[in-house]
Amino acid sequence: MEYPRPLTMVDVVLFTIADDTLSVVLEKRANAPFRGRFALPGGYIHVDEDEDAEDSARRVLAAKCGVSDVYLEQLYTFTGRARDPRDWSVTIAYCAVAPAQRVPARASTKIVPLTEATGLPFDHDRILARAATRLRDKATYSSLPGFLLPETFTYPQLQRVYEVVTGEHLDTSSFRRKTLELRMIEPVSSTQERGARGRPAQLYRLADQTLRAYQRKI
Amino acid sequence: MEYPRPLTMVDVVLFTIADDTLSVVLEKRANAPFRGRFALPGGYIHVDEDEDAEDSARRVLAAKCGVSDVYLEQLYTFTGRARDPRDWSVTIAYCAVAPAQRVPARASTKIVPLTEATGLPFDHDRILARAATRLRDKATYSSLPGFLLPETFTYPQLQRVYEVVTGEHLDTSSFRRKTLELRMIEPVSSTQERGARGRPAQLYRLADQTLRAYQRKI
DNA sequence: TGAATAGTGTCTTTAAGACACTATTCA
DNA sequence: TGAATAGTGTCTTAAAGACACTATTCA
Repeated sequence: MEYPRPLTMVDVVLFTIADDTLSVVLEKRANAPFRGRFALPGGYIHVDEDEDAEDSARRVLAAKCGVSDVYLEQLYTFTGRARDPRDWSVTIAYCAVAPAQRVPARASTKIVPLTEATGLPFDHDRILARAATRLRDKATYSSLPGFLLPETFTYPQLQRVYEVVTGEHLDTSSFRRKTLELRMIEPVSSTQERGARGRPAQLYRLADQTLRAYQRKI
Repeated sequence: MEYPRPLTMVDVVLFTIADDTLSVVLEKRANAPFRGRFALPGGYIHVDEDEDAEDSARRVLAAKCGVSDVYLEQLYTFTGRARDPRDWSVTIAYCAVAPAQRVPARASTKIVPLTEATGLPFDHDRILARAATRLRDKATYSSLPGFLLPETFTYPQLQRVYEVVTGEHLDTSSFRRKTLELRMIEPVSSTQERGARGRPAQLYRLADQTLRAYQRKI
């Protein structure tokens, strides 16, 4: 026996760092409901062209934000009768992370500081809050914030990104010790940054395109 | 513009401990596909009666396993064209944890050791694997395994549950120190277990019906 | 040389692990 | 009293934090 099927969508929380501030990409809605309002980029699952929902999320990210090949992980699935005025709905939310350079400027999108992304339509405030918690949480035990940086970066840049995401000051020495222990980054051979004031820094890249995380024991 | 909607379901991985072994509840499928085979308990979302998908999961758990008021958390959403022969499908998987006493014996269900729950239909092996990873992971930094025990329990029982879930031997002294630090349990006033050999143990209960977890810092 | 930023060494503090010890019950 | 199980104290080891120090560049 079959049942009426709920609306099924994906929504993406795309984080980036703009002006040293943790920010999120919003999209101006082209359709009802909430036409003209800014919301999380999202869209229907296209069963004819998407192999799975992660495919849908990547398609949405490419179509609506011009962003591809970024770190993407499933966040949570938000469901219920009340969250969308059209119908009982399911949205599979994804969390994406990209360096600002990879997010093109577009008329239909804007990059806003996380703290200013409130009052969004649907339950997007809740989705965003959960995504922010996930990101901050993973910043304390994984390499996730590293995906906010371009291909190569310096240690001070990496540390700064962790500080921006967690909102806390980190000690240089301890930070290096722990990232070394995780082996999350590797030096890019014999390349240094030049031209700035002070001693030029060694460049690094992420050791892995997947996440590195600590294990904790009870 | 609307798109054809995928099939939308929930599946539940219900963990329990039977004979000192981490086990999972399977249900004999009453309908096609895979009629007669054992699989994870699951079912369609009923948009007319369920407020949200967690509601659906609790309804499924009550209807198919006779289990209610248990710890339940969303695990992951499995999607795609290939995972169900009927259609492009979405299943929101939940992870549930209950003491064996609360899982009634039924003709249509069976409790099997986790290690023997393989070769399940659909992608249920994958779902189960992810659930097991989640449970074992949370056993290292949260009170989750505590929900495998009845209302009140002793310290040795609690430690045993953690050992069964993680598969590792734990030191009594360290275990007590850490659970104290988390403040996850509290003594039940002036009640002791009696009758067994040896010194009777103090009874405890979980301090909280929600999860308690450590924070680690990078 | 000194301002600026990068990077290291080391002492202190805190948490984890190991393990021997004491405590309370029953037969 | 001794077997059995519950529960504690304490020494050792490892990880985290704090912070002063050295290093390399440019003007």
